[in-house]
Amino acid sequence: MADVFRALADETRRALLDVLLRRDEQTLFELCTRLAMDHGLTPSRQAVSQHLDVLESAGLVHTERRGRYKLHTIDTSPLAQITERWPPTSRKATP
Amino acid sequence: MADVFRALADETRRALLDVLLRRDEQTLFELCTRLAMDHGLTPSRQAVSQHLDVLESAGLVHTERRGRYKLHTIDTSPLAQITERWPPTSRKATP
DNA sequence: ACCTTAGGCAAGTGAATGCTTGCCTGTCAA
DNA sequence: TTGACAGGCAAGCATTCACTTGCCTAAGGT
Repeated sequence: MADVFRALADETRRALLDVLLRRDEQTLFELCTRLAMDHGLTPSRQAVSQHLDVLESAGLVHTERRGRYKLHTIDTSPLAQITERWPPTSRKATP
Repeated sequence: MADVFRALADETRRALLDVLLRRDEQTLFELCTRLAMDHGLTPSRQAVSQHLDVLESAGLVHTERRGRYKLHTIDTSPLAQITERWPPTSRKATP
C-alpha cells in the first residue's frame, strides 16, 4: 500500500492518471504528447517511462503489449483503500 | 492539493494519522509514545514535530494551543478530493 | 535487406527530504 | 524564584528520487 502513496506523491504521475482517465490504452508517446498539451509538462520519454513503471508497481496502471506498442490502462481501485483507512471524520464543522 | 499527497507519502505521517484517528487532541509526546507502542516507530521528538508540521500544512491536522500543551486533531476531509479526482473506474472487473 | 519507430536498460547527477544535534522559549508547580 | 516539562528553531548529514545521457532490442513498413 505504501507504493500507492509513493506513486501519488509526484505531480507528473498524477497528471498521467488524469490523462489516462480521459482515454485508456495509450502508448508511451501518446502520453508524452498529452502531458505536454494538456498539462504543460515536458519530461523526456525516459522520465515518463520510469513514472509509468512506478504507477504500474502501485497497481494504478496496467499494461498490455500489442505488437510494438505497449498500451497503458488506469486502475483507480487502489485509491479506495485511502478513504477506507481514514474515513470521513464526523466532525462538528468543516464548512 | 499537492501538499496532501506529499504528506501521505511518508509512512510515519500515515501512522500519525492512524494514531490520531483513534483519539483526537493528543500532544506531541503522546503521539510519540503511541507511534512506538502501536506502530513500532521510534523517531525522535523533533522528527515527529516536523512530520506534524507537514500534516498541518496539508490541512490533514489542525492544532490548538492550550497552556503549554499543543493538541493535535485529525481532519480527513482533504482526502475526499482524491477519489473525486480519480473516481472509481467502471471497468469490466475489479471484483 | 534496410531504416524508422516504439520501447528498454543502466549508470550518473542534482535536488528534495527525513532525521539528527544543539540550543532556545515559554508554561506550570513547588 | 527556581527547576522541570512541552515545545520550537536552525544548521548539518545522509538517503531518496526524478531526470538525464548513451546505448541497445525488437517490431513494422518500404
